[in-house]
Amino acid sequence: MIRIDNSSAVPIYEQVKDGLRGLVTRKLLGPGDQVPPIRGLAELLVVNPNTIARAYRELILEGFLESRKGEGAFIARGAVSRASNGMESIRRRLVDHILLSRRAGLSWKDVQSAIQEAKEEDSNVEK
Amino acid sequence: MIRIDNSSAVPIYEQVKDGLRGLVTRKLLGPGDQVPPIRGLAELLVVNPNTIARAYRELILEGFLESRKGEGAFIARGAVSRASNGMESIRRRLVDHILLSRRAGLSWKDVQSAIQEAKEEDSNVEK
Amino acid sequence: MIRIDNSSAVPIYEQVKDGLRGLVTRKLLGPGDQVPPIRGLAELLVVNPNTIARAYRELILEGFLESRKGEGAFIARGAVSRASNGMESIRRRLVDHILLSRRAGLSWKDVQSAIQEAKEEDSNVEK
Amino acid sequence: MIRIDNSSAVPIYEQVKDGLRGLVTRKLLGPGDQVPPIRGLAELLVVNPNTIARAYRELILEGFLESRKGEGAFIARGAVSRASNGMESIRRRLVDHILLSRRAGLSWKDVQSAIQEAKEEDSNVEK
DNA sequence: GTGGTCTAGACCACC
DNA sequence: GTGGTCTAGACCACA
Repeated sequence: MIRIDNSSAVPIYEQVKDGLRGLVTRKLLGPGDQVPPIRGLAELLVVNPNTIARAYRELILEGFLESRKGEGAFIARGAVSRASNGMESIRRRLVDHILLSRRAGLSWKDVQSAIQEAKEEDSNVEK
Repeated sequence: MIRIDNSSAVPIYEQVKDGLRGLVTRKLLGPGDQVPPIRGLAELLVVNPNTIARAYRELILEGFLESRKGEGAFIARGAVSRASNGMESIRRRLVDHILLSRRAGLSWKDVQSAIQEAKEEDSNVEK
Repeated sequence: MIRIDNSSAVPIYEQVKDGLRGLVTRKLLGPGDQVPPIRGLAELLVVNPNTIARAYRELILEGFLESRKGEGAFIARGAVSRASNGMESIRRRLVDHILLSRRAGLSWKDVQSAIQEAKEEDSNVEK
Repeated sequence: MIRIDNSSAVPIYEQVKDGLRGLVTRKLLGPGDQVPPIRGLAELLVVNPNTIARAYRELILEGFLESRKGEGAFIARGAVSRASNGMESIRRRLVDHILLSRRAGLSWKDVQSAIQEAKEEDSNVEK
């Protein structure tokens, strides 16, 4: 459900947070649904459990997740709106990345070609 | 000629490297041309000389620059093709970032709006 | 395991790089093995941590080491062949130095006596 | 008559000094003979005149060369014995280089093969 | 705890 | 003047 890019500059715990938010905005998960246990998800994504724990911790602080002792973690009631707030920060990160690439000499044509390439690769992975 | 974003997650020395590569791809600098002295560029960009020295050092290891002790640093012969290779990897990094954002739930419309926003901010900084 | 000559013209960070490569060619370290933490090795060799960090950084750029943030640095998969390539370039450097000495008028007899002297000093330092 | 290796770790001015000493030990030049003017030699070896000037200056301080105003520089009377003293420092430099290579993991077998290779290349260039 | 970045400032070598 | 190395010490990110 969530894919991790180890070689990305974006920290893994952020990718995990983004991934969970994505599942909610894409309606694959909703308020009240249980998210995988830390250890299970860590095993699934082949990352350190501490990394998952950090992602969950921050999502809980943010009010996106709720943890119930002894039961696990669940999507919180206000998660849908909070997820779209999260989307905004993801968008902003992309804007910054584009600006940096520009500063490094990338032309707008290159930027457009990058989007085209991403679209093609994206549809390839579609299920 | 080179702009630095101190608050970026991308290290300053990488921004300097990208900036120099950009000057070559934009034909503002070519093989044999001398690049600014370390201390001068450091003063210009208001960063520590060590940081510039590191950028130059890595560009030398990469074969993009050549340095002659006591004379200065110069764009190497093979720099043009290396620079375009570098551009390609910057483009590729952007593709990956877009895919990551998509997986996190960002819509293509959001991606387009991000580009639009970047374009606006980019022209603001232009002098 | 690694010996450093502070008074040598060869920079310390190069000696550290050579030393690590040597440990691999001598099979004392292999792919996947963890190398000492930067600060630990710095203390051991009585040099500044930055100097060790630079050696590690360049070995990473070279593909000889891999680092995982918060975990440590490890010998990379392709390290063995890269190490022997490195040995080859060290050997080549020695050939060039000998030729240089010859051009400067050193006789082959002098060259042999130099090796003899090196052998003696080498065994003196051995523990 | 003198060959320069730009990529060597040995500074160019030292190579020039060594080269001149070599010409004397090989009896191609003797006391009273004039050495080339700084500018001419610099042009011949394609190096900065300052570099040649430094080599000559140090050889004069050492008593190996003598300069006569308006005439040029000449091999000094005591040059032959001083040249062999110089040979000793060249030999010592070689010993140090071998020790460093050893420390970097080079085996004695590799050292011997390096000498063999140097011998072959040396005879190729012989006139 | 790990590695990574940056600053500040000193010292050396070469031209 | 140029680049190159090293130290000292601070701060951040990640596990």
